[in-house]
Amino acid sequence: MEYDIKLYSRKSELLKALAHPIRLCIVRGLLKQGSCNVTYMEECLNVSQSAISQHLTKLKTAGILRSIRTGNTNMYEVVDPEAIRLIVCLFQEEGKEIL
Amino acid sequence: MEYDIKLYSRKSELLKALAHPIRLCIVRGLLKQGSCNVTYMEECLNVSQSAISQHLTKLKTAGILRSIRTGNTNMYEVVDPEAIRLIVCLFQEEGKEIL
DNA sequence: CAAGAATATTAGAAAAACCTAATATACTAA
DNA sequence: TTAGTATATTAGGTTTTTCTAATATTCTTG
Repeated sequence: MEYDIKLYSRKSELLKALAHPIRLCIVRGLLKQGSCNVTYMEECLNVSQSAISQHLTKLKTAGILRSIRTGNTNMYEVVDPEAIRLIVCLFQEEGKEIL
Repeated sequence: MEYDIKLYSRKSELLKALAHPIRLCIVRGLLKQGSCNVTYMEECLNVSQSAISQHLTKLKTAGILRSIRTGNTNMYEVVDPEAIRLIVCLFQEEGKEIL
């Protein structure tokens, strides 16, 4: 049982960034619909604006999302292929379609 | 973006249980070698006995591991197929072997 | 039985995560 | 310029996580 601290820390950071129901829903939702702005998520998930924004910041800091500003609104999208793979894996149930 | 709280909470519980470098190492190590006792992990990972035991308890509570007592020692093994799938996915790098 | 080995449990401190409330920033439009 | 809209940031309280130190439990063996 080899303990490569760097490797396991890196991987667990990714898991930790995703390990929250709201963040999970955001990332999966973004994967399904490509991109999305903050207000939409806020209404959809029924979570306060500040909370959503903080979750988005956390996902962005982890390198999972990036944001593109167009005028007044900020669109987010998933950019980390490892996170995508993980989400797909996490939600693929035997015998059901992916995503 | 549909927020099925139960679904996302359940999935994020799984992620959270795995989202720690030591726990990740334990689970992956167990997958590689089938099963293992506590003292071995302790020496291998250079973590205190109590800490290891508490991580194991957390993994067991999450349904990821189970333990089998033989005499004085407790062998642990991975039993949750979803966790296995996830770990395999997390550590498969393009062009490298699985696990 | 007494001692030792393997493991679990508990208590408590320190750190991290998470939420709300308030405020700040940046852009748009009247 | 003034409001309004969309989003980010900050502060602070609460809860959760994680670790250490101490103790408890179970089994084995002399």
